[in-house]
Formats: sequence, structure tokens, C-alpha cells
Amino acid sequence: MQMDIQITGLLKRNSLSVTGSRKKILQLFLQQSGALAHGDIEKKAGEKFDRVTVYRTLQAFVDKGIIHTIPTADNSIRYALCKDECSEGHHHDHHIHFVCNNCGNTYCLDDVVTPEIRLPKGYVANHVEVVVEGVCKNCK
Amino acid sequence: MQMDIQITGLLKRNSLSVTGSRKKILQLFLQQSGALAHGDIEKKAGEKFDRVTVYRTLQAFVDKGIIHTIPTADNSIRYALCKDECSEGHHHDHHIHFVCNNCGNTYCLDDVVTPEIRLPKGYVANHVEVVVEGVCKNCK
DNA sequence: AAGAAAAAGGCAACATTGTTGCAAAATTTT
DNA sequence: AAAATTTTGCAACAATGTTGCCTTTTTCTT
Repeated sequence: MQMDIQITGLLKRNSLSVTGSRKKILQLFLQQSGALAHGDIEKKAGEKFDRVTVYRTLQAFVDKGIIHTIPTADNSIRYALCKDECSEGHHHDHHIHFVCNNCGNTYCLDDVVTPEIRLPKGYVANHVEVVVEGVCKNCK
Repeated sequence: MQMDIQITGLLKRNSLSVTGSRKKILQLFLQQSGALAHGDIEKKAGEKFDRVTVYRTLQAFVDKGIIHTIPTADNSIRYALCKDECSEGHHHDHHIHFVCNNCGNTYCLDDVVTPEIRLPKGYVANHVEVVVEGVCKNCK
């Protein structure tokens, strides 16, 4: 139950009540290398939780900076665990995301830093999101 | 009616029947500097077209390479006109996209080329999508 | 540890978004 | 101008996301 302690700690540190659904959903993320879409979570959670609970749990995790969203072209937001640097409301996800066209998984490539983008005069950047599409390591 | 000829030509060149809804929707894109989400189009078209028609029209335009999609974090795909280099099925949008947090508009910054991304060993990139979020020229 | 206060969960109902099949209408082809 | 093809609009449906409310669970207080 090492994992359980870790999960509970993470929730408490973010001043979230420790509940069954939160622990379960958080565990899914920890067990998973890639990102999860809302639908994946509903399925993997095993019919146990209400759809509403999943939505609210994910929202809470995003608000607290435990997970972050990854935009994709197919209109299904993916969620992935944030690294420790994330704090409430502010993400410091200066890494890029990789979507595999073969297995469909989405990965955070934490070692690949988002490049500097030189914008035209008058534009101010707050956040740069890079999503690379292709074939992942495992599928090659 | 200069515009009308331009629109008709564009449709014909892509071997699409020239119909009222297609002309109208294409016109919306041409009049617009930014990108449009499906919802915007339904609204701006003025209750005239069936929702299904809008979906199918957008799909047809994407298939033909007339417009391209821009992924965003809020689960609403945006569409924007492609430049001439796009051909059926293959887009060559090597430009970045900018989403303004103030006015909500999405722009194609055609002059800003997507950077080279150095991926970890084993990953192969097919397409790189860069979305920058911030404040646009007009809102500053 | 027990009760009070606060937070989260689950249900129902609803809103929005996207899809499919089919007949009517419009467009293109001949 | 008629035939063939394509597109449209409707209806019905499926999937996705939201809100209010009451019950249950968790946390706080003593």
C-alpha cells in the first residue's frame, strides 16, 4: 500500500478531501505512462463512478495543478499528470506533447523543452503549446 | 460580386458542387481574419442552415484542403482557411496558431514557421502543431 | 471519539454537440 | 430538358457535458 500513501499525500497536499473516486482516478494516472481522455477514465474506472463525479474530479485536479490538459485535433481533451513544478492555477509545462498515430497514446516528453517562438510585433505570448504527431518509440 | 466569382471558383477547383450553404460558409471564412469554431459558423450563418449541413460542409472543406483545423484546449475545434499550398488530404501548414486570451480570436500567423523539434530517440514526427496563447495585436 | 460543519458523490433532468439514414430538393452532367 | 449525381434538411439518435438537489462521506471541532 505504498502507492496508497503516496496518493493520499498528494491529495492532502493539495487540500482535497481524500475520497474513493479521487484515489482511484489518481491511481489510473500514476499507473499510466501516457495521457488519458475523459472517456478512457470512465472505462478504466470500471463503471464504478458516476460520469459527473469523473468530470468534477478531473476539474478539481486541473484546478489544483495535479493534472494538465493536452489539446488534440480530435476534440477530445487528454489529461496527464503534472510534474512537481506545477502549482495551483499555474502550470509550468514547458515540455512538448507527442501523439502517436499508431497506438493513439499521448505522451508528455518531459525532456523536450518548448522552443522560443518569435512572434510578430504586437503579440504577447503567455503560453506555448507544442503537440507533435507521429509514431512513438514503442510502435516503431 | 467579385467575391462571388472568387468563391465559386474555389469550390469548382476543388470539385465541389456550388451551393448556397457552401458559398455562404466560405464567405464567412474569407471575411474573417481569425479562425471559426463550428458554433460561430452556425450563429453567423444566421439560422439559415441545418446543423448537419454545417458539419458536412466543414468536413468537405477539410477533406479538400480548403480549411484546416486548429486544436484548442477548450474542446472546440477551430477552422481556418488554408493557404494555397494545401492540397487534398495534405496540409502544409507550417505556421503557428495564436489564441488571444482577451478577444478569444484565433489567428494563423502565417509568417511564423513552426520550429524544428528534436525528439528523443525512437520517435518519428509527422506533424508539429504549435499553439501560442496570449494577447493579440488588436487587444494590446 | 462523537457530533457539527463542510465537501463530495450520485441521481435525475437537461443542454449541447455530433452522427446516421432517408426522402426531397438542388446541382451537375448528358 | 431530362437523367444522374450530389447536397440538403428532417427526424431520430448517440455521445458528451452541465446543473440542482438531496444523500453520503470526509473533515473539523470540541
